[in-house]
Amino acid sequence: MRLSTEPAQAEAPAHQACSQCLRPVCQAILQSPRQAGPGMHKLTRGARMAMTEGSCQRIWVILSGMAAISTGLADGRRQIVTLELPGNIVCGLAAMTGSESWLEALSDCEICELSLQGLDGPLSDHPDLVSELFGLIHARVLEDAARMVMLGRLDSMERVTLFLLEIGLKHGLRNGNAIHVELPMTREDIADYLGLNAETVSRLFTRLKKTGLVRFPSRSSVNLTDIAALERRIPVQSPTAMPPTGAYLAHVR
Amino acid sequence: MRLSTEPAQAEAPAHQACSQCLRPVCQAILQSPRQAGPGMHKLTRGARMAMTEGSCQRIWVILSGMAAISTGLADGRRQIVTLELPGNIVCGLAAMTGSESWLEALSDCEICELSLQGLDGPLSDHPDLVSELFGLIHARVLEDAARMVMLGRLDSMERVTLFLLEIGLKHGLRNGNAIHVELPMTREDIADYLGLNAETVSRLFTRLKKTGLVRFPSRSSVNLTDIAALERRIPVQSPTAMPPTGAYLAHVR
DNA sequence: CGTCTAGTTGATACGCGTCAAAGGGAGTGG
DNA sequence: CCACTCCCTTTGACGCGTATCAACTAGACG
Repeated sequence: MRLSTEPAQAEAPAHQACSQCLRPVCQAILQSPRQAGPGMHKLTRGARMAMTEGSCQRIWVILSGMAAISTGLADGRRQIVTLELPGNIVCGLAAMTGSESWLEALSDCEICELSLQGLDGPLSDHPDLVSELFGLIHARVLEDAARMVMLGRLDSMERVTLFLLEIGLKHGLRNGNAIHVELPMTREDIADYLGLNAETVSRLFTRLKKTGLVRFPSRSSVNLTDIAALERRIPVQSPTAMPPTGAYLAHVR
Repeated sequence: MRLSTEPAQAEAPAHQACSQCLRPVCQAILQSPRQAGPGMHKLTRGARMAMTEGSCQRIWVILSGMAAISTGLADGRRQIVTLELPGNIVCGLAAMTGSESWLEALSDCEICELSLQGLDGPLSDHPDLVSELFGLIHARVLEDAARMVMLGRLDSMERVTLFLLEIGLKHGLRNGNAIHVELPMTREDIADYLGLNAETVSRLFTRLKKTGLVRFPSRSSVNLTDIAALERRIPVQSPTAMPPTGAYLAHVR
């Protein structure tokens, strides 16, 4: 196993760029007088941080790299519950399956940590912040539902196709009807996300390659040459590239 | 198909018991001056209500019966995303997979609907309510993670065992180390929840019966005779019977 | 040029889905 | 009260899809 369970590197002093972060969540937290300042985690690939708090007392902002919330069973089985791309904001969710849950770096990552503990007064005194958090978590529930449909009812080819579209639309560079995207994760990581195994993922990639809809310039990058054709191969809508931060309650206003 | 897509019965006038509901969420909403009063839905088995709003403008409280949030694919595949037992509070989540998502009655149900639209001022002016909603949705994300592990990494016997424990602990009558629980849903519903098919569920039930750990006094009720032994057969922790309403932000206070 | 890890490909096994048929309970009508 | 029907469930036979195990290939890096 290449995984290390070190409690991640000690927090470096407040990161300059992060202190001036413009994300609404960060703004709301950093305005607080007693905020200690954000801590920057630099995780190397395979490093994991425990997120075992029952409630949401800290949040993490993925700045670079690819991370995941993953659960490991005692016998070695692993399920990646969510993929966390740069820009995503994670609040201390997951855990509580009775198994180990981690925020795990699939590639080298920079992750900014903010604490809700230093806030002035109870969290309910910060309606803007709560609104932001609510929006984040609400979007997550919607994504979870789609992923449960994938895990429960799509076959392996559909899963892999959906995965490529998902990561391409959210993380790739669009060029007309084509997309180029980096895949900074192993086949095993992909498999653990899709509920498959690594060999199956590899086989499906080569099958897809033969259709001409997908090319692999290197083992960790993909070209989707015809998005529309790929979308026609899955029975669900591919996730639109929507911003991970949603000012949710604004809509209700 | 026994499913009907009728838009459910028209809302009856405000239900007396419901107007005096003691749930924190209901309290917070009903205190609002412009609240139209709750609407009571009586859904017969198979009836479905669309929940296709992008944001959370209404919430539903399951009063009796068994409901589910389900997604249907065009080719007939169905995935039950969550089971909703009496006491559960659903806010307009799910949907957005590009497929049809419903709140569906697995057995005859009474469901109380509350609107957030009649609130006085924006939702962010109601921090207590937002706290309650946040707690509900936060608990849901945790459950989602466990269910994704189940769908992605547990085999069929483990899924069925986990299901019986889950529904038994949450919904059944405990009697020492045994539990009796009603299963007001078909094998197909169970299968669609577990990502299996109905025949497989049936076969696994008979296999479990032969172990003596489970008895089926009728087709819709189960006795779990040895909870601890059942728990030893699954690689994850069985969900504790935790209250579905969580005053989440209180912890952070 | 050798080593190491990730990825690919192949042979095989088996779990679960599919299709088909029979069994059982609850409701209905005579 | 019994016969009939309908739907759900159970059971069986069979096939497919994915996992497993093993061997080989390809890059990456010293």
